[in-house]
Amino acid sequence: MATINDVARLAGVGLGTASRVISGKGAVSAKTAERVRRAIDELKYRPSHAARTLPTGASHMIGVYIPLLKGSFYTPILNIIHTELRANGQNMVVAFGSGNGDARKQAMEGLEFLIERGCDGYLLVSDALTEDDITAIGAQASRLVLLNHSLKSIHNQCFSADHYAGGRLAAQALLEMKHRRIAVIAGFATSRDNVARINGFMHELGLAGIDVDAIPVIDSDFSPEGGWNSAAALIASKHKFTALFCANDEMGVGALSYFQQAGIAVPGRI
Amino acid sequence: MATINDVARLAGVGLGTASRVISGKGAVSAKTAERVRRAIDELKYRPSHAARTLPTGASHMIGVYIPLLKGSFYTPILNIIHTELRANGQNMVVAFGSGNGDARKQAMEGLEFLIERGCDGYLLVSDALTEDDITAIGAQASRLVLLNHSLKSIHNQCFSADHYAGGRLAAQALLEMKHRRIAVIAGFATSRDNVARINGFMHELGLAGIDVDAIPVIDSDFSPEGGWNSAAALIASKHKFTALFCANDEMGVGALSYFQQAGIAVPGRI
DNA sequence: GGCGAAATTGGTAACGTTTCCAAAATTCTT
DNA sequence: AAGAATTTTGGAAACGTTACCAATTTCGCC
Repeated sequence: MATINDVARLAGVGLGTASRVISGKGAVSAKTAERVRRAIDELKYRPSHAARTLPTGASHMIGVYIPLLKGSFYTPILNIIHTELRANGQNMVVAFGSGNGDARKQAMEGLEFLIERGCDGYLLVSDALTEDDITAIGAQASRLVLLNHSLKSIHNQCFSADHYAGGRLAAQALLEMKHRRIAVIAGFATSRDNVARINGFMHELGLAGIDVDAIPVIDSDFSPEGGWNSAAALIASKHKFTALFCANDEMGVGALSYFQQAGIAVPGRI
Repeated sequence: MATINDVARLAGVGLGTASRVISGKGAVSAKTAERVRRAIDELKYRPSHAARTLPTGASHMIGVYIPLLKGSFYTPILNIIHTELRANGQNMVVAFGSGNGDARKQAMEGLEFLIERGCDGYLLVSDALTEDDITAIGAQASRLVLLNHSLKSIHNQCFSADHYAGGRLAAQALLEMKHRRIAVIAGFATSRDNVARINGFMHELGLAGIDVDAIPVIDSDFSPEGGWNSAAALIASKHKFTALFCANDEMGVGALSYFQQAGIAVPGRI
C-alpha cells in the first residue's frame, strides 16, 4: 500500500504539503495541490485510517449496541443510525447481545467490547444498564448515549419514547371505538417499557370508568410465539372481550395468527 | 488514557517487557508479569486499538456489506456473521445499501466505504458485483469474500446456496402432495436468485409431465406488498390452482395475507 | 566456583499520519 | 527597488504500539 511519503516523493513536495492536500486543512497553492492529486491517483493512495487515528485521537467509529437483531423493534433503529452515521463519514461498529445471561450483563459485555475498540462514541439501545455500570466505565461515560432508557447521572445523554403515553394513546383509540371489554397481552413483567405501557393503558381505562382489576392480563415475552400462546390462553379462559391490547407488535402478530387459525375474525369478533 | 509507557513505569519494567505481558507474546517471568498486571489494573489501562494496528497491519475489523437491513433474508445472515466474528475477537463494521441507484452501484459504494476504513477482510452479500468491480478494487480483492454470488476470478472466495436446487425441492414437495395446478409468484426478473429458483422449479415440473408454459407466473419484487398484489392478480386472472410457489418468504407472507383477507382458506382451498 | 546455555529484560526503530514551527517564496506597499 | 507582510513550503516531533536485537540475569552442570 502506498503511503503519504510515496505521494510526497512522487509529487516532489514535502511531507507536510502532501498532508495538507490530502486532509484539506491548510493552504496549498493550486499548482502544487494539482501535482499532489495526480500522484495520489497514480499510486492509488488511500490514507490509513489507523495512522490517522493515532495523532488526532478520533477514530471516526461509533459503537452501537442492540440487544438482539430480530423482530421489528431494533432493526429499523439500527438502520436509521447507520444512515445518519454514514452521511457524516462515520463508521458503525455493532455489537449485538450474545443471548447468554441477563440483559444487563449482555449490554455491559457489548459495551466493553466496543470500548476495547476505542470508538469516538457509544450508542446503547438497552434499558438494563444501572448507575453502577456508568460508574464502572469511568471516563468513557461522557461519550455514551442511551436510547430507550434514562439514568440520572447522564440524563442529558438519554433519549426515550414515552411508553406511558403510548399506552394511554392505545387505550384512547379503543375507547373511542366504544370498546369496554378489553383484554391485554403484556410483555416481560420486568421490562420497564412493558410496565410503562400497561400502566398508561390501565390509567386511561380507569379514567373512563372501567374496572381495571377485572381486565384479563396475560404476561408474556414480546415474541410472536408468546402472543400466539397468550391469545390461545385468553380464549380458553372464557373471558369475553371485544378488543385486545398487545404490549408490542410481535405479540400482536402472534395473536392475530392464533385468531386466524382458530377461525376468530379480526376485525369482526375482535 | 493510560498508555503502555505508564504501565511500564509504574511496574518498574521496560517498555518491551510490558508489551510482552499485554500482548501475551514472548516469555516473561511470573513475578514480573504479576507486577505488570497489577499496574494495568491500577491504571485501568486499555491498549489502543489504532496504535496496535499500525505496526502489525491487522485492524481486527471485518467489513460486512448487506444490501438492506429489512425482511427475513439478510438479518439472520448478519446475525450469524456477527456472532462468529466476535467469538474470534474480530469487530464487525457494517455498511448497508443506501437505497439509491442500482444494486451494483450501491454494493460498490458500500465496499469502497469499508475499504477506506482499512478492514482486514470484506464480506459482501450481493450478487450484483461484476468482474470489472473486482479488478477495480485491485489488491483488496484478495481479502474479499462473496456470499450468494460467484465470480470466476475469485471463485474460491465465493459461497452460495444452490437456488436452482431449492426451486427443484420446492417443486418436488408440491408434486409429492399431488398438486398439478400450480401458480408462481416470482421475484425480480433481473435477480439471479429468482431466475435460478424459478428455473429449477419449472424444470422439476416439466419432468413430472406438467405443461410449464401453461403455468401462471407473475413477476413481482420480493416484498410482502408485491406478494399481496400478485396473489390478488392471480385470483383475479381466474386461473385455477391448488398450490402456489413464491420465490421468497416475504412474498409468501404477503400472499397469505391477501388470501386471508379474501376469505380463501390456506391450507384448504390453496 | 566457574563456565556455557538459556531465559529474561530494556530500549531503539519502525508503522503512517497530523501538527506544529521555522524557512523560503511570493505579494504588497511605499 | 527595497522592505514588510503574507503565503507557501519542508521537515521534525509526536501519537501508542510491536518487533527486534543486544545486554543482562538466571540456571544447570562439572
